[in-house]
Formats: sequence, structure tokens, C-alpha cells
Amino acid sequence: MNWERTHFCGDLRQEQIGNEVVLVGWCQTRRDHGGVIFVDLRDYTGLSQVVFKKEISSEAHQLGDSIRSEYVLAVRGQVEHRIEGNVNPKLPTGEVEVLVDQLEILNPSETPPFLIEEREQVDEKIRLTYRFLELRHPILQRNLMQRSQAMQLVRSYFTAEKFFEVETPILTKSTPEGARDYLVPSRVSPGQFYALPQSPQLFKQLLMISGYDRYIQIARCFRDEDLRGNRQPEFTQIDLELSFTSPEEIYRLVEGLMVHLFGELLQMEVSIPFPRMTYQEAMDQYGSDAPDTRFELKLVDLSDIASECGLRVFSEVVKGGGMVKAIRVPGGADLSRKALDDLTEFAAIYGAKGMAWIKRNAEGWQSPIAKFFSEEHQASLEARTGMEVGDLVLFCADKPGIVHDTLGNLRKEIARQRGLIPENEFRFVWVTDFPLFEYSETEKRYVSSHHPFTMPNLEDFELHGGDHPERIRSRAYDITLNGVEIGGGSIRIHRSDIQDRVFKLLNLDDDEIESKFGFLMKALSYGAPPHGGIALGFDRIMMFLLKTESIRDVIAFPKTQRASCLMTEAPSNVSQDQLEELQLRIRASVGNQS
RNA sequence: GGGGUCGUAGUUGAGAUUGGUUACAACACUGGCCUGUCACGCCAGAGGCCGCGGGUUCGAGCCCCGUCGACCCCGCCA
Repeated sequence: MNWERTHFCGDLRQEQIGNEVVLVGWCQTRRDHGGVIFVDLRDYTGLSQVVFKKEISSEAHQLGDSIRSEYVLAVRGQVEHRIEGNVNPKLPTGEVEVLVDQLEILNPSETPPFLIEEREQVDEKIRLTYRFLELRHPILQRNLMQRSQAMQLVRSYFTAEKFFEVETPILTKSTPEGARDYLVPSRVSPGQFYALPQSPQLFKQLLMISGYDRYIQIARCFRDEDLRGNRQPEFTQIDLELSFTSPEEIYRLVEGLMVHLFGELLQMEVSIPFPRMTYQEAMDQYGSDAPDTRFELKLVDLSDIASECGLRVFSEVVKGGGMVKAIRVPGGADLSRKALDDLTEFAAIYGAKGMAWIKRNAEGWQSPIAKFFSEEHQASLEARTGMEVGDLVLFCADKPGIVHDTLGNLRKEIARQRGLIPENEFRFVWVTDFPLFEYSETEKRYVSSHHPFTMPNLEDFELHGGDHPERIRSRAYDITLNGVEIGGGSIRIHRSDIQDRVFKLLNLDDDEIESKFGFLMKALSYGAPPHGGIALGFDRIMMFLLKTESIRDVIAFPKTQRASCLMTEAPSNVSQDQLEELQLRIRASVGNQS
């Protein structure tokens, strides 16, 4: 029997009425009425109802009796208009149905562990174990198809801008700085390891030095760090690099790409240019380097007032180099004691030791700390925060890092709770002038806040290079969307003398520079052009385009929070032979059952 | 490394704040009936290592300790 498909299940319409068609697909549901059996046949385009009737074909009807969920079927029959009153308006194909005269069961199926349609209510453990079944769900199929389309759009956009794609190695060299590397042992050089790339950073810079002016790659990257709802150990970046460029040119290119993607995929007009904000402004007002500008609740600095008030925890903090900041919640005086306690608990997650508050009622302040403020100070505090009757003001006093982290997250949480976040808004912001270094408490030294190849602001570099590295700004920029970082980049260092000084400030000694980055230093000395670029988090962008909260909804075969794949059971033990070939031994305490 | 939520038929849940004999329901599944369903309906039935290990107890799904796993968060992620 020749079962050449004539139509897809989602494509049948009234135009096909009277045609003989062949459909193939999976049985979504079977409704057996004895003399007539209905089957919803599904493929990746949609559903069509196919009908088995004794009087059309008793043979097909009899065979149809044995159909079960997820059986793979081929049917041949006439497309008919549905009987008056039986049209299903919920289906695009609901006007018609196929009266089957021939059926072949191409493959039966075990009873599935869950119904495909019920996906959303099923435990993720089971869904990931049977990911191949979950992927039959129309939502996931749509997500992955849109992802494919987005990739095409990215490629065509950059191709039109004279970029070209270069593939860079997956097996590469481990470098210090940054995330933990995934390592791959070398068989040929026992005891030595490749690393999987955290990003193609060095290769794309080398391509610039090679004169490949405009590089793009949709690159897979790997980081061996703990996972989150929007973080997977392997992820995809849209990676760009240009020579003889400027931040302005990169902003323009990325803005154009976003217009293109959101326009084509969501039929949404994105207005450009995107607003810009310095890192300092973002931290001051939003407490985060990824400001969510869809709502207000900005941070207000009250350190000066607080330093003079009678509340020791405030004044001491300011004297000790900390700060006191607050956010005003319009109408927030209606929050219950319990709600305030919950917010205090929330603040504690980010290290806040407590959370003072003021409710501005008609009679005046209701607050445990009111008595510590003179009338004068109360007035200036009201003026500073813009406090009005019915408002709530929340305080955080601590080191700047904790204050910003706490209030930055608190403003998001309050906005979420109080429904202050407008839906269907996409607020892009460029964040610029990042500090070149930040001090790492764990490592007791300065580390790059972007990466070690970022061009410093040269004025700052000359001014503070010796004594205050933390004051040097860099020529790095992030693009954020609704308070989420979706990409970051910089103008790079193209002179070996500057690169060398940056390495020194990072406390890398000559031997280390030579062994880790010798090839880069060498390359920089052979006529490296000024260059810069950006990497965009493709998975995160897809989360916005597909309006989903979980990165696992935009990746075909995602890993769990412990970086395992429940379907393949990777990672797994390997054979003793494999280990011996690599000259590796597993510690007895860890155990390797194979 | 730390905090939180969760784990009971194939699936989703119930099983009290009080430990008690046969662990309950819905959907799915199996058999039967049914010619217009699309959450089809009706009748009958099968289905349980209560995540795993240990402890307390005459007796544990329930209490205690440990452990494994999934998810969310902090740290971490240039």
C-alpha cells in the first residue's frame, strides 16, 4: 500500500471537501460510539478528525476499533463537511472531517505515561524522562519551530549586514577567569585536558586580527556552574565581532536585530533607539545592573538624613561606609503586618539584617522608627521620597552591595505582588560604563567584571590604574530587557601593552600570562585592528519571544538543575577500558559502578 | 555549599493538629455496550516496594534520623 501523504493534519479546510486525501499522524484521542469511531489525528501542524463508519468501510471500522492513544496511523478517505451542528469551532480544521475507507496502523504504541495534552500538569521529572513524548505537544513544537525561524532571521539579518559565519572549536583550551570549565580528557596526551568554550571570545578576537572584519556565529557555550530557571549548562549565544567599530555601531545592529525578531515573530513594533543608562545610574536607581523600567519604585538615597537621625543602626551603617536607601510604595500603607514580615523575610535572602518601614497615614507616620526622626528630618525625608498619604516607605541600611541587591529585588517583588508590571511590554535598556574590575572577597583580588580583554576607559586607566582599580570604567555594555540581561559585550583591547597592564592588575604573573594567553599576546603584536562585539543570549531572547518562564521550554533536550539528562541518564559511568585509555582513575570514595 | 517546596496506582491529587486492621478519588488503562463525538456516555474490572534505607512502637503513608531525586531561590554564573 502506498501511503503518500497528500495533506497535513492541520491544513484541511472546506476547500478540500470532496477530495480524497491521505493523512498520517498520531492518534490523539479515540471516541468510540460503536457504529462510528472518531479519531483526532495529530501531526506537527495540528489536528484533523477522522471518522470510521461501518457503512463506509467495515474493514477500516473494525481495525479502527483497536486504535489506542499515540498509535501511528495512515488513513485514506473523503473530506466531508461535518453534519449540521457538529462543527467544532475550537479547531481550525473543525468544519471538516475525513470519512476513512482505508486504515493502516503503521505502528502501535505502549500506553503513554501521560497524555500529551496534559503535559502542563505532569511532574517535570516524568516529562523530562519521556521528553520525546513531551515534545509531541503543540506548544513545544511551536516553540522549537519559532526558535528555528528566529535562527533564520538572525542569519539573514546579519548576512545582509555583511557578516559571515565562522565556526570555532568546541575542544579548546582552559583559561583562568570566569566560569568553571567543562573539561575533556585527552587520550593522546594523557593527563591533559581540553575545555569546552564558555564562549568563543578569544577565537572571535583572533578572527578580527585575521582581518575577518564582521564575524557572527550562533555558538554553543558551556559553563559548569549551578543552574537556574533561566540557566542551562550548555546554551546558545548569538556571537558577533566587528573591526573598526564603535559601541554606537553595535547598538544600532542589535537594535535592528530586535526590531526584526520582534516584528517578524510577534508582529510587535519595537521602538529604537533603546534608552541608555550608566551602570552607576542603574545601581543607584534600580539597585541592579539590569534595570526593569516597566515600573517605578526607584531607590532613593537617604544616607545623609539617616546619618543624623537617632536610630543607631542607620547612623552607624553610614559612618561605617554603608548607606541607607528606601523605596516608596504608592498606596502601600494597606500592607498588613504579616505582609511586611514576609517582605522582611524576602529581604533577608539577600543579606538584609532587617527592614524598617514607615506608613504614611492621614494622622501622620505609623512606624517603629518614627521616634528617631526629628520633625525637620521627617519633613526632608517626606520631601526626598515624595511620600504621600497612603504610601509605604521601606528602608534598607547596609553595605552598598547588600542595599542594592535587597532593594533591587524587593522592588521587583513588590511590583509583582501589587500588579504594577504591565503585560506585553518590552523595555530594552543599554547599560554602559561598567566598572572594569570588581573586588572578589573570595579570591581576595580584583577580577574582571566583564572579561579580561575589555578595553578600559583610558582616561580612568591613567588616573586610577595604580591605586584604585575599582574606579576604572570599561568600554563594556549590556543589553537588558525587562530587567533581564540578554546580552553583553565590549570594545576589546587591541594593544598588547594595555592587555599586559590589565593582566598585571588582575594579579596574573608573567609565566601565567605566557602559558594561558601567550597566543593572544603574540597575535596582538601583529597588527591587531581595534575591534569589539557582543554576545546575545539566544535562549533568553527566545524565552521573551515565546513568553515562557522556563528555559527548558525553548530547548529541545534540556538538563535538570543538577545538570543531568533524565532521558539519556547522562552523565553516566564509563567503562574501565575507557578510563584506562585516558589514564584516569576514579577515587574509591566516589565510586564507579561500571 | 546553604534555604525553601515537593515525592502515595500509569498520571494528578486526598489520606487531619489524634499512628490502628481492606490506602481513597479523578483521569488514563482492560473488557463489554453504544451511529455524531470532540473533556463522548453507560456497565464491569484490573492496577500500590506510600522515593529509598534505618529507627521508635504491639502497630508507621503518617513520628524521628539519614539518603536519593525534581523544582524555586541564595552563593556561583567574566
